[in-house]
Amino acid sequence: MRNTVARDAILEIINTTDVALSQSDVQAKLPEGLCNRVTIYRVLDRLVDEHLAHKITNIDGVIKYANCQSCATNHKHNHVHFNCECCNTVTCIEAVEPSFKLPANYEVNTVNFLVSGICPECKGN
Amino acid sequence: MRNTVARDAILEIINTTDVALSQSDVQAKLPEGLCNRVTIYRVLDRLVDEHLAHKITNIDGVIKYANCQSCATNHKHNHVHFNCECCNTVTCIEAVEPSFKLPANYEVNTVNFLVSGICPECKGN
DNA sequence: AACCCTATCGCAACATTGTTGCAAACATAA
DNA sequence: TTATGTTTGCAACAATGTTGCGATAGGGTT
Ligand SMILES: [Mn+2]
Ligand SMILES: [Mn+2]
Ligand SMILES: [Zn+2]
Ligand SMILES: [Zn+2]
Repeated sequence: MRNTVARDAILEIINTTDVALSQSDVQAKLPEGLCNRVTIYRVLDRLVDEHLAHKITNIDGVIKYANCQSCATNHKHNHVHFNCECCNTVTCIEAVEPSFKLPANYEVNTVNFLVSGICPECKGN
Repeated sequence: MRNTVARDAILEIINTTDVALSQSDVQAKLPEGLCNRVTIYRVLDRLVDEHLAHKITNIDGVIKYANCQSCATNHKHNHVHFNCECCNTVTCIEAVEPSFKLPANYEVNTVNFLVSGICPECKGN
């Protein structure tokens, strides 16, 4: 895993943003022309492999990435993600891990729990 | 809401299939050339409006549709959907409604709870 | 500091999914 | 049968994501 200009810049963005970001969100935050569109996709995937970020599939099918808070031990992300239909952001709600019980013999690998609605900030206005 | 050849055929497919279907899944099941690709998208959306189907965003971002079981009263679909990474199907698990509690002031409109892993059939082999 | 190896990148091309505008076709009610 | 508004086909487009391959550059070694 090499430290490249693109990787450093993208990781910095992911770590200093409190909402989940798509490839195009990241591109918009990067200095114009810092790297190619494809590189952003590849770096984001790499960050997931390196356990520095996790993926969220939004309600509209667009994939977003957010930094990992405490994945040193287990790289699980069973918390809720909230999509605000007003400000169009996806937020990790780390505190909320939904409980559910599948019938026998289902092997669970990953969970994508997305709740869509209006966030407190948008509601306040 | 008119009864058209396309609508009838697509509704029949949705109602007689026990897994959720994407536009391309539906197209594969329709007689060749019964209707245009765009029509399938439009009919599926119409079926959702008519409360005859519900949408599921799969882990890969592709939108799938499944028939509604008992939405006469409230058109809620808070149950779990399971994506099998082996047989590549998405199944409604109507019996399982996860419980979760968001912080105050979040207004919830829709829920997309997707669990990905290996289904019992695929595990049995 | 120069060299090497290979991970990473840029580019161009492609695939898939989904959307839109508009004229033609069709379902249904009058 | 005719009128009306819904639905459809088509073509064009948009957005997101992927792939192959030659070029670039990170970082370890000498
Ligand atoms: Mn998260
Ligand atoms: Mn369902
Ligand atoms: Zn908001
Ligand atoms: Zn399976």
